[in-house]
Amino acid sequence: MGRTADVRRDFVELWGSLGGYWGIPPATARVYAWLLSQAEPCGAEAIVEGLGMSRGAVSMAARELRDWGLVHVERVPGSRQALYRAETDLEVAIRNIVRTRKRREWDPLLARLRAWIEELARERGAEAETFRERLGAIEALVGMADSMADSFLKGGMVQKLGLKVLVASARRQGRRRSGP
Amino acid sequence: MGRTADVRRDFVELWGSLGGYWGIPPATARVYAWLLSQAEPCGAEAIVEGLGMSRGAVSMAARELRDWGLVHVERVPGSRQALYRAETDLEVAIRNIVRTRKRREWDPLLARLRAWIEELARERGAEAETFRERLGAIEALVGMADSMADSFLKGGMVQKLGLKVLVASARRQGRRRSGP
DNA sequence: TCGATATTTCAGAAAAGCCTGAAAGTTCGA
DNA sequence: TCGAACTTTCAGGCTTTTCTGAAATATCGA
Repeated sequence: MGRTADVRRDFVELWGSLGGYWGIPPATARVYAWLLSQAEPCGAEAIVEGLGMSRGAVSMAARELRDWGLVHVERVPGSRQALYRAETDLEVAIRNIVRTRKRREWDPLLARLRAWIEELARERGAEAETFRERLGAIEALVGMADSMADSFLKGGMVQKLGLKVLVASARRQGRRRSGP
Repeated sequence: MGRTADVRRDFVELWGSLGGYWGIPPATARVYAWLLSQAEPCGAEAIVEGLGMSRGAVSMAARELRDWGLVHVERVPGSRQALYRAETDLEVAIRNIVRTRKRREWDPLLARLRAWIEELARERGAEAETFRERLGAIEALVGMADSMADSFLKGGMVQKLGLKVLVASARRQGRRRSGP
């Protein structure tokens, strides 16, 4: 049991620091890692104690994770308490992350790129021409990423990438290793 | 000419703020955007004036961009000056970004995930079991991303994704739009 | 090797972003 | 509707990250 707690602590810490690479605040990533390590849904109080953070931070982290679709809130009948449960279907989790990032990053970028290209097309001179060509290449790339994301969000990409197969196979492997 | 400068300013600003989503400091992203907007390689002094940042910041941004393989430094014979040129082949740029992120993020994560899974496999109890299964699913996913990245780094992915075709087509489109 | 011209480094300032904690808001049973 | 239990909000403090500017270092021609 001590080892499980050790692994949990290390996992929470690493996951939290990795969040930085993905624009996710440390506390938010830590809460997600913590929930992933729990077999049962947890109340806010358990998270506060387990991670040593404030009540407010837990609430904000939970809200953000809900926005990302990575955590579900369950309300217990006969109580005012909310229980938080991590989304463990990674296919769903990734789909939600892709959707959110697409909306936050690519969609606005794409719109502005197109406007700028139009504007530069009206200019004369080698400088404007070169600049416009480069923006055009970026636009094409982002546009491609955008349609790949669309395709993935529709579920068409999953089979191509073999995601389901791999994840399922990992689950089997894990079960086998653990023994009876 | 005024419009070109306007577009440049807006592009630099947006690119700089978008950098945050990718773990790239604003000043670094701004320098890259600036260089993309210039037809010719630029000296440090031009960047300092164009972006209104300090000499030291330009030097640090240039170093980081070089690490990412996004900027090349050219030394002019008969002078001590360094000229900075943006990598405009997006295939190369993305390859470099993927390689760097893989090394910084996935490789360490994968190693630790495997160690944790081993450790949890020795534990008994439903809690450890569930936790281990979830880590196993994450490991499978990261492992898949890792091998996709490897495949992309070897160049095999480019055709599959049609990247080259799309980028080239965008260039043609851009040229057509601009007229003679 | 020297001096002139550039670049790089880095300690400290500035900015940005995150978390805390208390107050306000919400929900539920009675 | 009321009070208790719980959650959410947000201004302010704090940590982390980023930028500045001057000193140190490097490079080139002579």
